[in-house]
Amino acid sequence: MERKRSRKREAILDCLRQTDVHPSAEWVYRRLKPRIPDLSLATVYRNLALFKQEGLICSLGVVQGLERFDGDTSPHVHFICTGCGRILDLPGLQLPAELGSQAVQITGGQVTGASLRFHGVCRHCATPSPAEAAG
Amino acid sequence: MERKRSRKREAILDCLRQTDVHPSAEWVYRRLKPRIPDLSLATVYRNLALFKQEGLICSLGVVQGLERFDGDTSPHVHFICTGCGRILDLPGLQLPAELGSQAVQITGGQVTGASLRFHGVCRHCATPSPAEAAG
DNA sequence: ACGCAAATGAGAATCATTCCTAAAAAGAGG
DNA sequence: CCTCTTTTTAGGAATGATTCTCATTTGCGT
Repeated sequence: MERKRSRKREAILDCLRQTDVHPSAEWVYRRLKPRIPDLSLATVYRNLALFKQEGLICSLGVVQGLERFDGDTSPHVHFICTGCGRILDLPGLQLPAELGSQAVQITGGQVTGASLRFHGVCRHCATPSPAEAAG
Repeated sequence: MERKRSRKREAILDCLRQTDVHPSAEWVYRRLKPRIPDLSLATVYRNLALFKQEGLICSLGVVQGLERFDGDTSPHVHFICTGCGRILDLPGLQLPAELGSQAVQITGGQVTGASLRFHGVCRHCATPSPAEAAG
């Protein structure tokens, strides 16, 4: 059961690590397709699932119907725009460690991670575009 | 565009408010079906979407392929078991208010809500069942 | 009771994701 | 470079949760 390093597999991981848009599988596929014409969407899905399982990336859950991924596995807070679905990093914000230990006590099980996210309308969606303002 | 109060619609909302399992649409359907034999799954989906939009309930996102809902809209923290998909409330835990105001500053947009969730393995899944232990 | 707007049932349609399988590529060894 | 074995992939079919459609029913003001 050794892992092989295929060109496509590495391209998918690199793609995720080189962007900050927290993309969906489809986004990764569309970005790589021009450079790798015989790439299959199934391969993207397959490898994203694999990376997630290995902890190389993490899933941010389903936003507007599409599962979104993050190549940055360090703990950080996200902001999710309910208008356009953009996901922004909120670096610098830190979750108090005591919350985690309290969670452990309450559940009596094992806590493996936490996720804090804010929802709202991003700058881009809050500002009406010229076209909309004119309409 | 008036809202009417149908028996089924109210049953769906009551169902959500009377349970703490943070159910999926299917779960609500199966629970109500015996009492309301001509209930349609589409009606459950339709009304859940409506309640969510009106702020009467909130969505906890997709867990193991199913969207999960919460009839308790007061802000509270959740624990999600990666084993069985159970969602538990962690009452008492409070998110520092300063985090929210920091988020507003960073994004420059409007923040309408926050969600904090812990992931892990619940007591039930952490303890092997007799059957599994014997196998 | 009457009439209209809103709500529903049942099944079809949608669409992201997963599965299947024959073919291609990667690595080990000579 | 060639062969052998194992892993990976393409691509299209299958899956399954959710949404849509539209004919029918229900709720409610008059």
